[in-house]
Amino acid sequence: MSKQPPPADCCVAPLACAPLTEDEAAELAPLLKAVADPVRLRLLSLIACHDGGEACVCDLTAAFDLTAPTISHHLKTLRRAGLIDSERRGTWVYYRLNPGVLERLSAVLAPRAATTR
Amino acid sequence: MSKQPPPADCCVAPLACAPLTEDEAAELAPLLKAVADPVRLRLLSLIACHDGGEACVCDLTAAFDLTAPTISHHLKTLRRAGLIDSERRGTWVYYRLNPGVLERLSAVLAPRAATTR
DNA sequence: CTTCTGGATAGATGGATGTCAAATTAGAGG
DNA sequence: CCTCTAATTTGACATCCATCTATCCAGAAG
Repeated sequence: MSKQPPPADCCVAPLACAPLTEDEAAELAPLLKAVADPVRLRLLSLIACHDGGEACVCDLTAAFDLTAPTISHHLKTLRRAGLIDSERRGTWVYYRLNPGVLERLSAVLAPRAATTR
Repeated sequence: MSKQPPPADCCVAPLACAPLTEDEAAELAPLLKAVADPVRLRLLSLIACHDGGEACVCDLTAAFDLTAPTISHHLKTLRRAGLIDSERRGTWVYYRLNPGVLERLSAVLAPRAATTR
């Protein structure tokens, strides 16, 4: 924990600004890996686009030709990466996007400092 | 090829705009997968930051504690994903970023239509 | 308490992936 | 032609990962 990342409020150090350190790369890669799957991409999109910004697992499962455990596994992967959060309300569990994480990834991949402009 | 993607000039259909179709997700995932590796992230960054926007393989290999074949393998992965291009000049091979692809990924992950804000 | 349903976990399996050592190709220069 | 160096390819190996079936946990409602 000695080396803390850049402030993160301004330039999130896009890839093309300065060479990524080994630590930065090691921190970013798992995030991107969580996103780098067609099912999880669609899950993120479905959650983000759903009414109220949240979606029930049953809604999500219905959108795929996959078994419920598989969807549950992907949701867990996204949650452990910090991309989504879950909340149980009665019988159902709702997922919503954790804002900021996706934006950070977007900023890192942007050709230049992209948060503004 | 019946369903063509959105114009791509304006809104590149970020994830949160409309639910990603199965085809869109299937096309984006391999791109992200190519980026979702700490070594490849640093390779991209090193190439992007290098003088003239290009870097020789020997320069890249020197930046890692990995063997030359391993770096070559990662470069091939990036090249097949369309993220970089290579050019041989004499004995050396130079890699440069293929602009646009990274921008597209960045735009897709952006919270909203981010190209034009 | 019992039962039903939504969702998660456990375990198994086939396929993808990162890494290396060894062999191969491509120029450059005797 | 021979040799040296830069880079890639090949083949092997260990690990990871997406998916499934079977099982388990948590509320809700009888």
